[in-house]
Amino acid sequence: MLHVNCMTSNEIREKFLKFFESKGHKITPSASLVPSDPSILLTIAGMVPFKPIFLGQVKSSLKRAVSSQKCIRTNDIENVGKTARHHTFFEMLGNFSFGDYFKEDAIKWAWEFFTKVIGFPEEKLWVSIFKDDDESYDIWHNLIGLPEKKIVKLGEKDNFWKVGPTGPCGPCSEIYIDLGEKKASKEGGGVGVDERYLELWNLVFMQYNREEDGSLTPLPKKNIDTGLGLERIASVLQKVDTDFETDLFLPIIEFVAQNAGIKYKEDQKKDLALKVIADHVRALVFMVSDGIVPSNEGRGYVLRMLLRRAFRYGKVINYNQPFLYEAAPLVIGLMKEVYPETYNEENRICQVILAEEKRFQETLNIGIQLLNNKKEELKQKNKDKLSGRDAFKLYDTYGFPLELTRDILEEDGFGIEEDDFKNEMKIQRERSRIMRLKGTSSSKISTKGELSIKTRLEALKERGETIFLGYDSVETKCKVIAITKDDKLVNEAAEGDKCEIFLEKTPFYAEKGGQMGDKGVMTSTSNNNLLVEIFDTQAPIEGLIAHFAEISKGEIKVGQEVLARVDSLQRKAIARNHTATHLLHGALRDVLGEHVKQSGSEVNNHHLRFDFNHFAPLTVEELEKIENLVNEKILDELKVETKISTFDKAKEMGAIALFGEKYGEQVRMVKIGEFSLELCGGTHLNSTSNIGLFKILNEEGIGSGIRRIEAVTGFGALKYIKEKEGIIKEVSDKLQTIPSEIPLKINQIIDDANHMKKKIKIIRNKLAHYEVDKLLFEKKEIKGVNIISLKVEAEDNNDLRNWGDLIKEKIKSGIVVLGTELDNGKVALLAMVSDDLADKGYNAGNIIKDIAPIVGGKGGGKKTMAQAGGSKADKLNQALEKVYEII
RNA sequence: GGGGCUGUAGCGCAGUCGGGAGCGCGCCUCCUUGGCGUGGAGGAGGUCGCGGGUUCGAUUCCCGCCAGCUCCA
Repeated sequence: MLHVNCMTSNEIREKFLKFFESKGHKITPSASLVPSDPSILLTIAGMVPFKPIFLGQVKSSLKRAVSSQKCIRTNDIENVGKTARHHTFFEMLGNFSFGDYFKEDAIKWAWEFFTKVIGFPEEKLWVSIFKDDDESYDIWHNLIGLPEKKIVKLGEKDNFWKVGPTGPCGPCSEIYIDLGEKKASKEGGGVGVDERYLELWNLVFMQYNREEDGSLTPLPKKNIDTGLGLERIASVLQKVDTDFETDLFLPIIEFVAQNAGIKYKEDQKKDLALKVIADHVRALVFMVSDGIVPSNEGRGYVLRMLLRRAFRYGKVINYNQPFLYEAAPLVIGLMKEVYPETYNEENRICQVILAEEKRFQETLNIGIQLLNNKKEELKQKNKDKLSGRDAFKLYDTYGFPLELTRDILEEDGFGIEEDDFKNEMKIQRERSRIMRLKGTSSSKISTKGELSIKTRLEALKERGETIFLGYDSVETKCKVIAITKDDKLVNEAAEGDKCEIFLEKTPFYAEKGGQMGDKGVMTSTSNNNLLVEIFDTQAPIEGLIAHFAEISKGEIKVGQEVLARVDSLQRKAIARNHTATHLLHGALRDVLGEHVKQSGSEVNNHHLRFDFNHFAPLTVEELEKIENLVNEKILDELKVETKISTFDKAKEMGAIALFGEKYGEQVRMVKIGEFSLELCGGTHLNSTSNIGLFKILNEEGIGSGIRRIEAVTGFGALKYIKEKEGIIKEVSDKLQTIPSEIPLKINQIIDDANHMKKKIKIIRNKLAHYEVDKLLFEKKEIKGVNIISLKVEAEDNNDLRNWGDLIKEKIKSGIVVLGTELDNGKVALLAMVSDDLADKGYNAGNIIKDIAPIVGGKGGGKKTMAQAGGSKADKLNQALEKVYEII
């Protein structure tokens, strides 16, 4: 028995965060399950949101952080419910140091938290360290005073942490709790082997960088990353055998059991189902609340798989109807204090889950039908096993689970060729794996030229970043600090030269965040002898602004003062599109839901393009709603304000953040009334009213789950409308009507045309009846077979066939060959043979093949009917004569 | 990212070897009936997902795209 108080999981989480806050850590709320790092599917560990800081990809003033992070892992999904501690969704408590404190404090505080705050008896705690990490041993042994036998040395596999073959890595140290002899496995063994010692907390000491050649070099800034699984420690503190009996899971299990009319712990099979369902429902709720929706790929696929797995386990406890959506509110109730994002979206979460449950039922129904057909086949063919291929096709193409296939077949005593199935599965996996390897092999290598100029620019940046003044002004006097031409630093550039100019400060906006770079001019402040056209502005290195220039007049020198003037008309046009982009983003979230997130955008003076994630094409109604809402906000004359703040504060205020979380950094927010708040570095209008008009041009899919909207504003919208007006005018002029009457007139014309077509058809038919009688006089009889081979006036193949039908009907038994000249100068031929003659061996296809070459064509068909085309109209009669010869 | 399947009338679906676009339900008109339903007769409704290619000729074969379902990663 452990001498500790029974603590709720909420208390444990709270104590952990508060403890490390008291040690100077900043409590950072759990990041989304959708990581900002596009290379990973889901947040799988507590350190994932901090990865950019650990890897030095973003600068951050944050030194210490503590979090309780939502995580999803599915690699051991088969074990979930079968073991005490495997989960798909779990919470990871962790404290982090970014180049601040290291091993000593990390170990000291972990020990203090366990022994003082949690109250674990010291004698129950064991630790493991990496075998070569003497430092850690020293701290555990001498500073903490842990006896030698309780410090277990483990190898690289267990206690050396790394992200990949190269990059940051380091040893770790784990803390275990001795659960007592009762829990000891038969095989025995010590820490790291025997279940008796439960691994609770992993302390990672990130201190090396693994180089390409495999060697380890010490990191200049050493980091700490720790992970303590909440479910585990809760199970220990609540003195229960498995995580599923903690207050995190048990209420869910009991709820589901009660609804199913069963009791937990009465039937092992049913308990497994209850555990799996409880686990998966937690994952479903959190994934959906973070904006993931079921789909056939990526994280949406993971979500779908979890839901379908849970649904299938529902069958074990007699659920055949959707039920998971009913358990979701309970999960939300348990978690809403800590993760308000679940509570805020309760309705949507339940809807998404229910919809997917229904969809899966559909899939199952189709599969059952197909399988029943297969069963009939087996019976007829006297077989007792379904082929692996068929079972696989059912699974692969129709998503029908193998276990269900097995169950349904068993009802009638059939089996499956399991080995074949496994083989098909293996092939499928191989194929994916190979394609994956192919896809990642190509990577761009920068040329040496680029590198050298880049290093020089680095050096330039050391002297100071370019100060950007463009938020407030479009014109400034400033000093030229560098010029590059043909990738070389130069001191001056003369008339006709193309070069890049660097200034101390500039009003020119460099392309960033999808907004295009400014255009404009530079002139001399002292005389009229200089004119430089700036046709683009870019930031080759973060913080350094390059003006892409062409010298129209005079020469420009390093050190010279110039007047830099942005093309303000263009700037304004860009701003209209950029501010409109923010309104569009807001409107999309309003109309489609909070799951909509920007996944790219392009803003220039002509139009705006906005990419976002959404599961389905937008309906006409949705697009209209969105367009209307944006225009409503324009007419509301909303004030556009910018604010500089910290990332945390911005997040608190509900700002939409996009890429790379930069904790503690200064960020710029763009606020549009109460409608939109986004982190953004772009240039904007002062009031939405300046946008004028917002018009959506186009909506399309550009990838899995990603949609694109293109739109125009201001003069762009005007231009668009004028174009449309022009088209309308042209049409109405042609139709000799006014624009509002166009639809009516068009309908009339179409109706008339259809009517006439039908009339013509009828008239032609009537006419044909009379004509046919005349044609029958041309009938010849050869070898007792009625033959008619004639040229007729027919419009197309269809018409020709009608002629043929009529003649054939009249002569009952015989051969009919018809030819006609088409409008385009080509000829069409038709041959028909009555059924009785076809049975005797006459073949329309052969006849047509014989005569078609005469008119320079080819053809073919069936025994009773064949068609051909040709180009030599003058030979048509000759071809028709030939028919009489070949019979 | 890769594979399999699907896209044909309002809905559910057939369509063989490349050569007349069909079935069921629904809809409209008439008859049957006191009325509804039922039964009978007749009728309307189609860019065969879109765009290329091959072919004398493509719903059918090939390529690309779009949309949906599904499996693998």
